[in-house]
Amino acid sequence: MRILKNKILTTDFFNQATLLVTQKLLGKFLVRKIKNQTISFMITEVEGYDGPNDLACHACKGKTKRNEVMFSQAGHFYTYLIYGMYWMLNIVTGPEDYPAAILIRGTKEIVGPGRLTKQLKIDKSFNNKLATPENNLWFEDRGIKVYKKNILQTPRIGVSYAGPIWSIKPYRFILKT
DNA sequence: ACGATGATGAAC
DNA sequence: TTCATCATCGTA
Repeated sequence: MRILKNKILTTDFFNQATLLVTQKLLGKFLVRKIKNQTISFMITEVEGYDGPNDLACHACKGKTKRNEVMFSQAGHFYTYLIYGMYWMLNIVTGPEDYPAAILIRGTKEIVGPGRLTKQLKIDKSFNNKLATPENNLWFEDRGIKVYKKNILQTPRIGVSYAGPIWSIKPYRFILKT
């Protein structure tokens, strides 16, 4: 009998074309360790924010203190506060100096980006941290095969400010369950 | 349908 | 220094 080892996703995985990684994240697991409890969630909803030309991407107007982590090496977390209440969890993708990231919007267990971070106790302390077990928050491939026919592709949520072209780009991917 | 609630960045 | 804007959610 073959023993499948859960593979931790590192910089190599995230340092690929953002939209490719975005789709590949479906069916992967977000793992969170709090004290001695380790809990994991299967990712089912994500959105890609891809580079300086993407007007929905926070970094499209250049580097600022808030978004500077998007320009760093792939595999870092980008967290920020929205609506004065909710932390958004993103994972940086692509090569250094190319600002891109993926917003984790939902899992099989918890749907909604704000709910997810609330329940997993994710806040600004994760910003700029690498996705590793040492930082108590990371991603794993557990060998789940995702078929294209089970992926739903739609425009991103809440980005009407990005204009007629970029607000309707179908960069949101949902895994049908 | 709307209010909560505060960081951000751009205008002044 | 002020102000509109937000990658949302829970309560109606």
